[in-house]
Amino acid sequence: MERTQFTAEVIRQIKSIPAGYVSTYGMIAAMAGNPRAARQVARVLHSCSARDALPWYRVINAGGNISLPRGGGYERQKALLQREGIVFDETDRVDLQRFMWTMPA
DNA sequence: AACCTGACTTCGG
DNA sequence: TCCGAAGCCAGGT
Repeated sequence: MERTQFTAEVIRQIKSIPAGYVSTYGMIAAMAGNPRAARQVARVLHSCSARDALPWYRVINAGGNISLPRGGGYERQKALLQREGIVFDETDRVDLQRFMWTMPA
């Protein structure tokens, strides 16, 4: 697998998300240098999460929701996040204002 | 090299 | 606030 500088940076960013926080595909893409490549982040996630021991479950979409389908990993991801203290509201959404991780100054 | 695809995002109705 | 359509990009085929 070839890893572009972008991909390598995406991996680094994902690894930097601390427990108890989440980030979005778009945010990671932006931090990796390409705000438009959110979809690539998803690709990196499902292809390198195991190999690079990435905390894949800390990545959700811009709407504060888990992007995996019910029965297709959704429950697992939600459980992992709740285990770290992330709170889901009645519509299974996460309060990004409160849990989204942002690079420290 | 061209075409297809997706764990996304954004905008308009 | 919710739904659909269009845009965007790197990788895989």
